[in-house]
Amino acid sequence: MANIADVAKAAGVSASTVSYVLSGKRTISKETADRVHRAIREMDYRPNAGARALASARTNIIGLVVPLRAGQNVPVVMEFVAAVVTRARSHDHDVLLLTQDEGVDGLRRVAASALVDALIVMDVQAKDPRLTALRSLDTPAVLIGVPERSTGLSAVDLDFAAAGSRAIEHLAELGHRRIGFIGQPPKVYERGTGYAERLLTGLHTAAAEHDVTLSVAPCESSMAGLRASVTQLLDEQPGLTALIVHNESVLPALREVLLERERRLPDDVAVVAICPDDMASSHGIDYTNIAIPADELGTAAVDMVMSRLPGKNSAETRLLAPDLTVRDTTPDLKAR
Amino acid sequence: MANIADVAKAAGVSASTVSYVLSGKRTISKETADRVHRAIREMDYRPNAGARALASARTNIIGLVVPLRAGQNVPVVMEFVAAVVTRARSHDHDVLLLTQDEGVDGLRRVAASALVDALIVMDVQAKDPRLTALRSLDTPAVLIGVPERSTGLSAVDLDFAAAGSRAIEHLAELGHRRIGFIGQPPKVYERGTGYAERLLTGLHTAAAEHDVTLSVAPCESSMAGLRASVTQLLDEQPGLTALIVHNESVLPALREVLLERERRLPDDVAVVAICPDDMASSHGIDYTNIAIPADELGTAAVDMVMSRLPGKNSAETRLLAPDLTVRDTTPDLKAR
DNA sequence: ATGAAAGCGCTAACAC
DNA sequence: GTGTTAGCGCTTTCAT
Repeated sequence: MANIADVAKAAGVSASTVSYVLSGKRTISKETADRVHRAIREMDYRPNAGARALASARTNIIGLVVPLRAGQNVPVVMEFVAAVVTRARSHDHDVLLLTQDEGVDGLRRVAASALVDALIVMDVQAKDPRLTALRSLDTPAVLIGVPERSTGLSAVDLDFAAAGSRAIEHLAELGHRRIGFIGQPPKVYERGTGYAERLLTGLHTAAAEHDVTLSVAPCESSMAGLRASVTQLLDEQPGLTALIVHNESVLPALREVLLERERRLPDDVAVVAICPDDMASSHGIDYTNIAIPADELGTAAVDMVMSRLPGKNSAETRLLAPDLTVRDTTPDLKAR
Repeated sequence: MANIADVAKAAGVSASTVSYVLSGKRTISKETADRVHRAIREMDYRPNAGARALASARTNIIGLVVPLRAGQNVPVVMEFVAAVVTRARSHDHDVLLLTQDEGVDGLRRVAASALVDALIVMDVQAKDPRLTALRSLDTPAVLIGVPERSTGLSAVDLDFAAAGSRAIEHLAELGHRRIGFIGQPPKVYERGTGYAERLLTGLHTAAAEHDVTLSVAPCESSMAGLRASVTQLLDEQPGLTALIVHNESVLPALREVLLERERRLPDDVAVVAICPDDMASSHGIDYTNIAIPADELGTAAVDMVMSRLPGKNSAETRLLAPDLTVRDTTPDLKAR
C-alpha cells in the first residue's frame, strides 16, 4: 500500500507538502496541488488512520453508546444511530459503537486510549453514574436526554415541557376541557426520570392556561395496567373527552379498553400520543402524535459534539421543539 | 496522560518490557510483571490506540456494514449488531459502524486507511457489487448471507434449505399432506436472492420425500397481496390444511384473510412461519416458527472473521441449522 | 510557497 | 528474562 512518501516522490514534492495539500492548512500553488492530487489518484493513496491519529492526536472517530438490548424502542434507536452515522460521515468522522453494558469502564477505555475524539451517549438517566466519569474525561461528550444536573456536559433532547403544552393546547383548541393523562409506569416517576417530569410540568402549565381540568394516571405497560389507569381517570372525571398517552406500549390495547367503558375512539374520546411516528400509525387507527424526533436528535448530537472538538465551545443544552402531527384520533368536532 | 515510558520508569523496567507484559508475547518474571501491573494501575495507563495501530498494523477494530435504513427487520438487525459488538469485545475488538449507503467506497476507504482489521457485511445480495471489491482487499471479510459465488470470501447464514425441509417435515409429522407456501414478493425471486431460492429447494425436496403436495405463491407485502396469494393457493389445492409463510410482514393479516375464506387458524389451516422469534409471538396468536437466529449469526460472524485475522485460515461458508419452535399454529390434531 | 526534520507512543526484531 | 533500538506513517514546527 502506497504511503505518503511514495506519493511525494511521484509528485516530486516533499511529504509535508502532500500532507498540507490534503489538510489545506497551508496555501499551495495550483500546479503543485494538481501534481499531488494526480499522484494520489493514480496510486489510490489513503492516509493511514493510525499514523494520522498518532501524529495529530485526532482519530476522526466518534464513540456512540447505545442501549442495544433495549426491548422497547428499537426502531427509534436504529433511526437515531443511522442519523448519527450519516451526520458523522459528513463531518468526515466514523462511528465506533459501544454498548450500554460496558458502562463507565467502556467510556474510560475508549477515551483514555484515545480511540475516539468525542462521545455521544444515549439513554441518559436523571442520575446516571456515567455523568461523573464523563465530566472527568477530557473527551467532549453530548448526552441524549437531559439529566438532573448536566453541568459541564452538553445535552440534547426533545423539549418535553413544550410537548406537554402542545398536546394540551391542541386538544383545547378542539374544545376539550376535561383531559386525562396516561403516563409512564410508576417506577419511571419514582426514579425521577427527567423527561417524564418535564412533560408533566408542561401539561400542568398549559392546562392552567387553557382552563383545562387535567387528571393524571401513571400506567403500567399491560392491558391490566391500562384498565386500571383508565378506570382511575374516569372515576376522577367521568366526563373526560380526551386523553394524552405517554406510555406508547399501551396504544395497541387502548381502543379496546375504551370500548369496554363504552367510549369510542375518537368520537367519544380523542387521543394525542407522545411516541415515535411509526408507532403512531400501526394500530388500526392512526394516532395524532407528538414525535420523538430521532433523526434530528442524532444530527444535532453530532453537530454539537463536533463544535466542541477543539475544546473551544462550551457545553450547551439544546431542546428540540415538539412537532405534533394531526391524524385520526383528534377529529375537529365542530367541523361535523 | 501517562504513556508507556512513564510506566516503564515507574516500574524500573524498559518500555518494551511493559509492552511485553501487556501482550504476553514474552515470558516475564512474576516480580517484574507485578511491578509493571502496579505501575499501570497506579497511573491508570492505557496504551494509545493510534500508536499501537501504527506499530503493530492492527487496529483491533472490526468494521460492520449494516443496512440502517431498512424499514423491515429493524429488531433483527439490532439483535445482530448487539451480538457482533458483544462478541467483538470478548475478542478485545471494537466495532466501527458503516452504512450500506457508503457502498463499495466505504469498504475501500476503511480498508485502505487501515482503520479496521476485518469487515463484516450484512444483507449481502446474490449478486452484490461489493463482492468484487471485498475480494480485492486484503482485509478479511465475512458476509452475512450467502451470495451466488462466495469464492474467496467467508459467509454465514441460516441454512435455508434445511429450514424449508424442517418446516415441511414438521407439518408432515402432524399429518398434513396438502401444503401451501406463501413466499416473498415476486421481485425477491426475480433478482435471484439466494436464500429465497434455497428455501424453495428445501421445501420441494422434503415435499417429495414426505409425499406432500406443495403449492407455491410469491406474496406482495400487503393485505391485497396476501389475499391474492391465498386465493391462488386455494385454487390450486382447495383441500390444503397448512401454510408455510416466508413473507413475515403478512403475518398480522393472515388470520383475518383466512377467515374471509372461512378457514380458521389453526384448526382448519396450520401455519409455520419463517421469521424472527419476536415477530412470531406478537400477532394475537403465537406462530410456530423457524427463527432467523440473529444472535448466533452475529457471534459466528465475529468468530469466523477473527479466526482469519493472521491470514492463516481460509474462507469458509457456515450454515446454521434451523430451529423450529412449536407454538399455537401447528396443533397436534391427533391429540384432540 | 515549499522542505527538512523532529517527534507522536507503541511494537518487535535484535542483542545479550 | 530483559534492554536497546529501529521503525510504523503521518503532522507540524522550524527554516528558508
